[in-house]
Amino acid sequence: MANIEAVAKQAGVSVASVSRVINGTAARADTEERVRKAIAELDYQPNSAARALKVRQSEQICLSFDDLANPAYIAMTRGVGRELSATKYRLILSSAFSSVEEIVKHLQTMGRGFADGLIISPIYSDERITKLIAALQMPVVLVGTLPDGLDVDNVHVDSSAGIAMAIDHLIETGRTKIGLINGPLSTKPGVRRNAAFEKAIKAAGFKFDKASVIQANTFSPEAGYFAFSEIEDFSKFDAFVCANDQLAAGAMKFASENGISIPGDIAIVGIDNTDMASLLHPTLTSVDLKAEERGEIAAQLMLDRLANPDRAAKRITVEPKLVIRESTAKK
Amino acid sequence: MANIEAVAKQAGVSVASVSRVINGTAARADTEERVRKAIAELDYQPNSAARALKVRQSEQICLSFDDLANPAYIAMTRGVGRELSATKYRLILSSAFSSVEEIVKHLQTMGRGFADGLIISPIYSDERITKLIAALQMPVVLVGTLPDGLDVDNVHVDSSAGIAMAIDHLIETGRTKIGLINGPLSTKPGVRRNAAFEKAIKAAGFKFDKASVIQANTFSPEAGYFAFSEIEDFSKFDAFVCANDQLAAGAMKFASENGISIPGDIAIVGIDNTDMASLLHPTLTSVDLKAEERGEIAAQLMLDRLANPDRAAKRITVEPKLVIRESTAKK
DNA sequence: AACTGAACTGTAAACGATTACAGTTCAAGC
DNA sequence: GCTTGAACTGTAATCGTTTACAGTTCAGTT
Repeated sequence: MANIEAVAKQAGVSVASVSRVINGTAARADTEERVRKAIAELDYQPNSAARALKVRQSEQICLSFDDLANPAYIAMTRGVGRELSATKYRLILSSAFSSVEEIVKHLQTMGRGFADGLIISPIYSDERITKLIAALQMPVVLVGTLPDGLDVDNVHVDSSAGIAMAIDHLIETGRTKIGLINGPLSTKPGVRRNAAFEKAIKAAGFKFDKASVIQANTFSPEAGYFAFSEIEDFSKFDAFVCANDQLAAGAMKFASENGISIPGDIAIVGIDNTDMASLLHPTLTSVDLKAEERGEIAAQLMLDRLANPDRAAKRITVEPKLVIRESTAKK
Repeated sequence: MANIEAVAKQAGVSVASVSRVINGTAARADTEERVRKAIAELDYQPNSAARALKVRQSEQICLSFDDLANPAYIAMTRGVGRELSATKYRLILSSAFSSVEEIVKHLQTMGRGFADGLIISPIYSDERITKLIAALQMPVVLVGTLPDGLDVDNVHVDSSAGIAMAIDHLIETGRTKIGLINGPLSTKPGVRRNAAFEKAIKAAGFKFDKASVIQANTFSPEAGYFAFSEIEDFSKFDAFVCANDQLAAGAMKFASENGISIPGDIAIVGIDNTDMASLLHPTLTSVDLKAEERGEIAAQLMLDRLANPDRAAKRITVEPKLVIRESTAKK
């Protein structure tokens, strides 16, 4: 592999001139031409590591989240990827963290300088994670709820408002016995959805009954199916909000297999408005939490921050949107 | 940020000793202890770029494909990610290539040495891409059909066999008028599926009619929906193979909206066996092309090749599997 | 105690770029 | 032609590691 010295020799100039041509600093026309010719002849590509070492920039941005099986994170990745693709930055993906320890280990390696910035969407809430993020000597954009005491750029969606929209919509369409199929309480979204549900139910003038919340142990369709299968008496409910579309899809599958009509007997609202929502039968009403948009915004914040390291941290809130489909039609 | 020299000073040893402790070369117990203590005290993390420059390894593997919206590639990414997560290698994701030019540009940057290997699954078939891959001075694993003249590690699924399985199954269940909803012919999978379909139809003793193939212009649900909406006379068909589950889902949606019974009037087979297949209504029979497994194998091949650079290129073929569900039940 | 070889350690030269600084070239104005 | 300052160029130091090589330490033999 040719290095800058070989190019310099080939072009009959110094390495400094080659570097300057590459980096767009002023050079005489004939110098530039000779350098470009030499680069082409030798098929030269500047070495990333050497450049990174010298200028202390890797031109890489790391995106970290916990679950590559969750369509919402995929959508986020798409948003980040699209935004980054027009820039010099490469995208490093870190995911499939199965435990807090793994995340901690990953965060500790950030000090090696292989990334210029970190976009992270932590699903687990843990003091150690917060501390490590706070100590990081690099730009961080956090997607999700900002933990107390962390002052980094943040993109956040008001999922409580989303759940409230869902519940208001259910009530408007005549539902009165609304349940929640929630994801695991060991996760931040799980905890938040519980709280938001209770609040929204009360705000609508209903009384909140703990028994109306069913905990699934993952955010998967299987968990949704299982959650529905555990319900003994469906007459206690006429609607469910599900913590994501996957859970909703699983629940709907159980319903269709067991003669429970949707929306006839039970209305269903999903969350995330994934591609699947409009393909299910009946099509699924879902709260769009704008994962892809949040990914785009996160990447923009990161690029902005890299260009402007001293600005104050920004918090951007994205508004959820209820997309009404067949699964919540009036009885 | 502390560097190795600071650690050496703190520990009262030379930088060489620090390096040796980090890299596990022999050191006296007390030396090792002092170095570890100093590392902990200074919160030292070795600089990736400096190491990469010296040892000529980035500890990064690049995964490239064209469409982050396609669940099959997501599954592949999951497979690669899982396999890599236990190693020292980081995963770089390059995707959302909208044109051959973009891929070419991307491949040209590979010479910079930011990745130790490339796992690539090109959807477009183009001479330039093949040439650039062949010229690459690094391990390459190609996922998909290996172009002529390229001698790199390869993971490949016999999708023709998959389509044949689908057609045999349809015939066994009494279908005789089978169509294909294909993806764009500008892509490799599109071309291959056409050929495989024609071959399988003939092999089954039917005569092949060009009119039975409908070209969609993307692999999306919308395209599947549109393809079905363009069919003038559904009585000409009693079954469709769709080039992926997304197309199938879109087609089924059109069917359900227009009183076409599946599987009553038309049987449907998807391809890829994505998560969605078991959630649709009716559940979708689909040919599992084992995208996640192919990703895993690709990563294994890469790791193996990095450990053993001189071995001959391997070709691994994965067998597709037909997963039968409701959408192809007998009339 | 001296010898020996193994085991460890330190010095210094790389790796391939960028860039401060000093030196050179060049065009314009007299 | 000389001066001048701007524009360009080259030399060499530097980024933070790894590692060859030479030097040192040390335990075990004699």
